[in-house]
Amino acid sequence: MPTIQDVAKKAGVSVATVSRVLNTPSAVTEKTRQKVQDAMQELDYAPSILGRNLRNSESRMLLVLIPKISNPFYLRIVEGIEETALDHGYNILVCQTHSKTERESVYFDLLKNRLADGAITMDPTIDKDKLVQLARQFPIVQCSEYDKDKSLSYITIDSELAAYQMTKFLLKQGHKRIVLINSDEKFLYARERKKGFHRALKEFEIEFEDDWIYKTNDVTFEAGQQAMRSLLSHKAGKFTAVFAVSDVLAIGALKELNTQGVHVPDEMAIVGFDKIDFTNMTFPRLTTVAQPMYKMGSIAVDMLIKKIRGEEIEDVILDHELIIREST
Amino acid sequence: MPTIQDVAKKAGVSVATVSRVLNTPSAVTEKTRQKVQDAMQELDYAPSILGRNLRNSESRMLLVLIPKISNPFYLRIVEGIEETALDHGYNILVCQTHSKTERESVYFDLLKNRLADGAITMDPTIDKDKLVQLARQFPIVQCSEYDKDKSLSYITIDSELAAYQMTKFLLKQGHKRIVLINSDEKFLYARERKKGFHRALKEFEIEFEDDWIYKTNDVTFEAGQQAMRSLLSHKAGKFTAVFAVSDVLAIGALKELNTQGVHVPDEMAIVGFDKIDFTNMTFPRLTTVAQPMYKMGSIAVDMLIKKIRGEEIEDVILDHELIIREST
DNA sequence: CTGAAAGCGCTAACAT
DNA sequence: ATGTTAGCGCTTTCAG
Repeated sequence: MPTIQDVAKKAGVSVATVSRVLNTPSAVTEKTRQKVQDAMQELDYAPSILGRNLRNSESRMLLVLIPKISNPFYLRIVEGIEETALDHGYNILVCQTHSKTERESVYFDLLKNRLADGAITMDPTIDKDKLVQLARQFPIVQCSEYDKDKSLSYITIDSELAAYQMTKFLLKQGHKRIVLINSDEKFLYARERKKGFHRALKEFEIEFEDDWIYKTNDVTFEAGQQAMRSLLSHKAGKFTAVFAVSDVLAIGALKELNTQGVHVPDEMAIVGFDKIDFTNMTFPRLTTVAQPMYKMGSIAVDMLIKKIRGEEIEDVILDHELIIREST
Repeated sequence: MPTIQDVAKKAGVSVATVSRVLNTPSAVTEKTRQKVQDAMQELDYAPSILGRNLRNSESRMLLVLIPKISNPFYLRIVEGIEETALDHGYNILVCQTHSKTERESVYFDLLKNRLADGAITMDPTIDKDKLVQLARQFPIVQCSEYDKDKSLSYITIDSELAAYQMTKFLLKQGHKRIVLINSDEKFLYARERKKGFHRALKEFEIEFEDDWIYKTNDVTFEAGQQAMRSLLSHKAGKFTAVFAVSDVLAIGALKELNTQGVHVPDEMAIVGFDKIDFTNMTFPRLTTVAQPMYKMGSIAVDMLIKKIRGEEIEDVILDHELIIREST
């Protein structure tokens, strides 16, 4: 592989000049530029990012931490991140934490190792203090899931409000017994959505018991299916609507309803959250809360890059939208 | 951020010694090792991968080229790649080519730029000659999709055989009119699966016409749905089974059957290919061909790393499996 | 077992 | 406008 030295020699100029045609072409005569470019062409030269990175002490790499890539919700965000990062000349390192602190720590180390210039995290399972401390040293933006700490930046939606509105929608449809299929409450969004759910019930003066909430361990189709199976066997006939805090769970639950021959929406209404692509492919199509996932990823990158450049940034709360379809 | 110099100074040793405790601890006295490690601890030192990479002229990064990450098939392969790469101390750069040659070229340049030590490609849209030439310079492994060229390595399954077996299964079930929903034939797998499909029909002496094949432009749910919509409006009643060359297409098609009230499998049988997780969540569950996606990704990494080390490798063809479920 | 020093490929003062 | 040179942080001979 040819180096900048080889090019310089072949073009009969100094390495500095070669570097200039690469980085500030305007600072070089048309003629010498041509010479250098010809030499590059001939040698099939491509600058070593390794050398450049070391010299500039930057990696032009962004760390993206997600719980699991198989969750389509994160996938769409990652697409937004990738596209925008690319536009800014950054590549991304997508890492799955599996919601484990150890894993997360390992990945955050990539910042210390200068392998990434900043990080977007969607899964702050890590203890808050550690995260705050890390954020003091490195540019970090929290996306979707976040810790409320003034020293931490985030972009998200108002989960509480969205859940409140969706629950209210169900209540207005006449449902009086609504079950919430929630994920682990270590997630802020789980706590927020539960809060919104409660607020709506309270407003409609529906009395409420703890066993109306089913907690899942994983956010997977199977977990949703299992949840519904359990609910149908223990509380059949005692509820007419289900609010799953994630589409993935809702789709699993819907599958179980289909399997057991429970008609949706006549016998049971079901709603999800996120509006992943797949909610359009279920039968019937799923009512859900649309999150602007792509945009969220895209803005997260904008924020992060500003931070890397040392600019000040403000937190962002994006709008959501209720998508009413045939499952209600 | 502290450098190796800082550690050396604090520990009262040379940078070489610090480097040794990092890389060949056995070459250092227990006592000095302890001194150095204490210094590292105190400074919260982490070696700069940038410096190391430049010196070792390696990036410990693997390039992974896929058409679209939103296709769950690739997703699962990527999971296999990630896990295995990590085990070997490599990180991965997942890049979406969107099946465009320009994009692909841009990403392959990352090899020239030393940003990646090798590549796993699942979408050789690039012209073959270019790929062959590239593979002479850099370690490259083709995964799933490939070009048949002795100078190129690949890991895949026998698509032709799988399609043949699946078609035969449908024929044995008594179906005489089977439609193939195929993707763009620029993909080898599309051509291979069509070949297998044909072979089975021939064997059963079923006469065949070109309009039994529906070609989609995208491999998306929507494309599958659109395909079935078109088929039902043009050829309703003229076919009793559908073979989609990808689960994603099959799921879209199944959705349309559900929507139009066509009962599956009584009125129409439908099968897919890949066995993505979601085929378990459709109603009814989809009959499909299981590909060992995770394993494929995992082995692809093993092959690639061997190549990077300069070892010889052989091509691999993994086993597939027919998964018979309720959609047939 | 440890240290001195060269050098990986590049960029950016600084000098001309 | 171009060249010279130092140095980014690390690993690895080569001496001692």
